[in-house]
Amino acid sequence: MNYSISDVARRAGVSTATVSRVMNNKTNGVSSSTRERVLAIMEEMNYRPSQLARSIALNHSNIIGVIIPDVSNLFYPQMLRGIDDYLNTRGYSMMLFNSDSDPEREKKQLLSMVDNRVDGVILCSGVSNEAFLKEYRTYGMPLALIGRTFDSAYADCSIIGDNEQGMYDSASLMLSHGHKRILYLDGTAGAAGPIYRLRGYRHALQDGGVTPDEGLILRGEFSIQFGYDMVLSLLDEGKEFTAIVSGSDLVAIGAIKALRSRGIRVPEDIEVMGFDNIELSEIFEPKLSTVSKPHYEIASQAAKMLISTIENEELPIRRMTVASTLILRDTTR
Amino acid sequence: MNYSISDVARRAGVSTATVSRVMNNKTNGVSSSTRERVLAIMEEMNYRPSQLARSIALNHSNIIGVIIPDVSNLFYPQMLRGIDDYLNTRGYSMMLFNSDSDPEREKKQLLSMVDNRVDGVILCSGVSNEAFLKEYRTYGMPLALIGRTFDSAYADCSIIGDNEQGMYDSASLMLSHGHKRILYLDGTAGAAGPIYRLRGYRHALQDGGVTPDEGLILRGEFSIQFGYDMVLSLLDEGKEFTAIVSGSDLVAIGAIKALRSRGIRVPEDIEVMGFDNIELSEIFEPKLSTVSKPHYEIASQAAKMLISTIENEELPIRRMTVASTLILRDTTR
DNA sequence: TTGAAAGCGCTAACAT
DNA sequence: ATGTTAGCGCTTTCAA
Repeated sequence: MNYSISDVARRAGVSTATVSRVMNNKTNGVSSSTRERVLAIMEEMNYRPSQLARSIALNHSNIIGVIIPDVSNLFYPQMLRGIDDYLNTRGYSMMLFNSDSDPEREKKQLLSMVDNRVDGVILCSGVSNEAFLKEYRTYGMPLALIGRTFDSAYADCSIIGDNEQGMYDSASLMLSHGHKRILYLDGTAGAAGPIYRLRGYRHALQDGGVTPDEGLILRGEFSIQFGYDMVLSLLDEGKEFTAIVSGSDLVAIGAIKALRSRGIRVPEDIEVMGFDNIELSEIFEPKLSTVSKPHYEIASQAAKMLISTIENEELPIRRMTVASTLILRDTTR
Repeated sequence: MNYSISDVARRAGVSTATVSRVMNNKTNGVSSSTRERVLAIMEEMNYRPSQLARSIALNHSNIIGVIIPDVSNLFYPQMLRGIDDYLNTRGYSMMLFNSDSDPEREKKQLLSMVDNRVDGVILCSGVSNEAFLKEYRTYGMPLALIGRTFDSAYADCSIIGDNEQGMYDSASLMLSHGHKRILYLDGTAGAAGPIYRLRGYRHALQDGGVTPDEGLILRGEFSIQFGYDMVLSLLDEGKEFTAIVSGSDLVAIGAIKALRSRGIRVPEDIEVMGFDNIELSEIFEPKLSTVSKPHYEIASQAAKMLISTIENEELPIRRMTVASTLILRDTTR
């Protein structure tokens, strides 16, 4: 169904070398008359050169593999967009994998990337897998990491939003508003984000001279339900707190729903800060105050660094952590 | 950096044919002793066979190309997940492209799919491009369409959520609640969805014996802002309506925000129905009543039909339209 | 300016 | 059971 270069060559009465030269716009080595002719024939035959064959001959595919936990979740789509947009400017395409944060799947997908001879991979996932990443280096596959610093030693470049500083700022804001009993609510305890954020929380409290109440530090899942349930049970226990800093907008929204169900006003009675600045945070009412990490930019920056290392360009910085910024809306005073 | 089959063969003291047989688990033709040995060597060398080379030799790549308007938008992520999950069960991977609903980009991407010799493509986008799709057939690329019936003649299979029936049901519900003046609010007029939905709206009104007021039929964009602006200006004009059926949850949410800003209660004063059942519709307060199209299932079904045609399996149905269902929550009585 | 031919990493038909 | 070899669709060196 698909013509090959030799079909074109035969029909044009030239060699495949000449056809190759023509389709790759080699300036010299082809008279303009034969170039015209070959071009016309390619057009007429609807000839499309096989990238597979080119990839194998040139030893690069112009394809980048991307592994994320789950496309249908939160801000990954924005990141994908950031990656794809940059890739387009450089003539690369994207192969996409969902790992579901499963280390075994992630491992298989990483290997599948070398099987497919992609030019590099962007790994964006909260699961560690340090041992395997180390081993992965032996395949010589260019690797960029997003959102994970723990194993960045085994990658060519990495970038991460500053969770620690973001949460530090969030908690500091609450302290500056006079709060002493600040509830900390975050997702999965083992994940990278929560680890750094909790660190920021503790730091802020310490710098503010307040001793953290360990009973006010809760981690569970990144879901509305979790925030809702936790706040309700805390309320039932009679646990006191006057502010909430959350490591997730979803959790914060769950918390607000719980508070309201008990007639507690936000922000008058309790102030709430989310984290991530997901789209929903601006649509929800009251509009959620939150901490923003520039997902799109982070991801496209990762793509940029990766392509730079692939194409052996100057790459002065290969580890970046980009600052989070506070977005104050209606759930804080 | 990557070993080839001949490296392995040499090191194992066998021919490449034998190595090939081993790695493809050909049961016959290899003694278990040499199989063991070759396997051990492959392991030891960390050998990964090139899928590129396999693809070119076997004339199929096990890769499916997917074109959507924009990953970072609405329900496309869910669809991608539906596609990817099915693809995984069949051993295929996915190449992803964002078309931004630009016919020119879509065209280039479609061609790029043949350049990359993917085994098939799933096109999911509201832009027509009928002329080109027809031409595209000449490349013999298996094609599945999602959400577009207009050009389904030029595809191997297609699937679409029933917009017309969904909106018919939505408007009918309002009529059954006694409403006569029902505002119709939808996105881009030219897109496939709005065309069918408007048809459903008109049908419902006709069947209900009410003559539509053309001034109550508004189309613009799929955004919160649009819904907000339209309702506000209608209110300012003093235009009367007692219910809103929208072709988009986002637009419906914008409408509700506008109503509330004027002290109009939902659903007591005005009832509102959205469309699409995006995640947000359940989180927003009041929870949005809406029409649900099963995006995930539609997409995975599309993948299934495509793979079936690729693998020459029995495929009794190649055109499906799946029913939309009403989800009644808090913005309707 | 053009072509012949080897090479890229695999598979498969045909021999042995 | 195993090897030889042609072939898949390109690129590129070398020669003409």
